[in-house]
Amino acid sequence: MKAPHSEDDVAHFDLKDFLPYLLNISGEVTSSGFQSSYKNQYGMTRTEWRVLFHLGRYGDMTARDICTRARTHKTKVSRAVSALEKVRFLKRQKNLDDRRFETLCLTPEGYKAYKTLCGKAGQFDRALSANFTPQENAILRRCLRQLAGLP
Amino acid sequence: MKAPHSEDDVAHFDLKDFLPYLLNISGEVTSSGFQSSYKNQYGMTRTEWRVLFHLGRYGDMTARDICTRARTHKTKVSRAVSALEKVRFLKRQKNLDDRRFETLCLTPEGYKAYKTLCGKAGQFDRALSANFTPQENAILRRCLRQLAGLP
DNA sequence: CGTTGATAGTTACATTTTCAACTAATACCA
DNA sequence: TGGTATTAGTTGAAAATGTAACTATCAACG
Repeated sequence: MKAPHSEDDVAHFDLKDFLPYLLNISGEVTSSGFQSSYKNQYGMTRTEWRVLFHLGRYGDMTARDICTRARTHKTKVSRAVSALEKVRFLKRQKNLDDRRFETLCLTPEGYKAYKTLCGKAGQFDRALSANFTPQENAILRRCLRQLAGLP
Repeated sequence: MKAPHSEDDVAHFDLKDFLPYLLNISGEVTSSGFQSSYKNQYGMTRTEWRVLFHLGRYGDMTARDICTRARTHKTKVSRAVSALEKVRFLKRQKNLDDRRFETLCLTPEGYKAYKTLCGKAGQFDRALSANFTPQENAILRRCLRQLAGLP
């Protein structure tokens, strides 16, 4: 017979080793650091940034594709797409075979913004990675991808 | 002379290796998984959960201490404290030497909730950690703490 | 066909978070 | 002492997010 929570858990649990907590804080700290790049210059939100980078890096795709690849809810993506469309960073193109889909493609201005931010992102990531050895960097990223359920 | 963004960045940058992105997604995925524990049973938000766990694990402290330790903005903490006070999970105690401070302490009910959630958190973290070797787990946590700016 | 069910995406509403301005108390320092 | 700057914490309005219900389109199957 086991108690619903053992005293051991209370004695041994430590917040500073709890993965969801650590991931959230480190994610928040690093993302806020990078955020100024796109927020100040383009007034973009984090989700808009994600959509822009998916299209810039991986080419045209539907909103649903972005949802799946970025593990992001469709309402967030839907609003980000509308916002990016309003500032003419992307265009929608209805699929004629199946008109539920619309393919999203960056405009030249959208792609230009992507390129600019790409440089900043690369710089930012190199600075973060400089804290760790190549082996640590590899393990870190592999673990994170697995936790996120990414390929 | 260097261009503001080199073509190399555009060619080589990959979203799925970008740390802020990976941290955010993995943080969101794992936290959403654990969230049901405290949300369903106690109707707590993520920030309220954090405050509860700081007090439960590390003992009485001020809101400012929680802000510093959890790298969380004071307005978030302030509102979480009010909410936890309303359901009588904690009490405030004005410091008489410096009356700007108030020390926060869990009530017996608050501590009971902490103990219950502690068990679930321990279980949840063990399940996540089971995906990795002890060495990977150690490296992962050390890297995350450093990125988060935690001791 | 026509009904049922699934899927892509949007919208309305509630909750949360952010940002800036605010109060109250203390520290600093001439 | 008195004025200015800091610090702890709160609050209101705006922005972002989450949840659920919605439209529109297509698929499957009688």
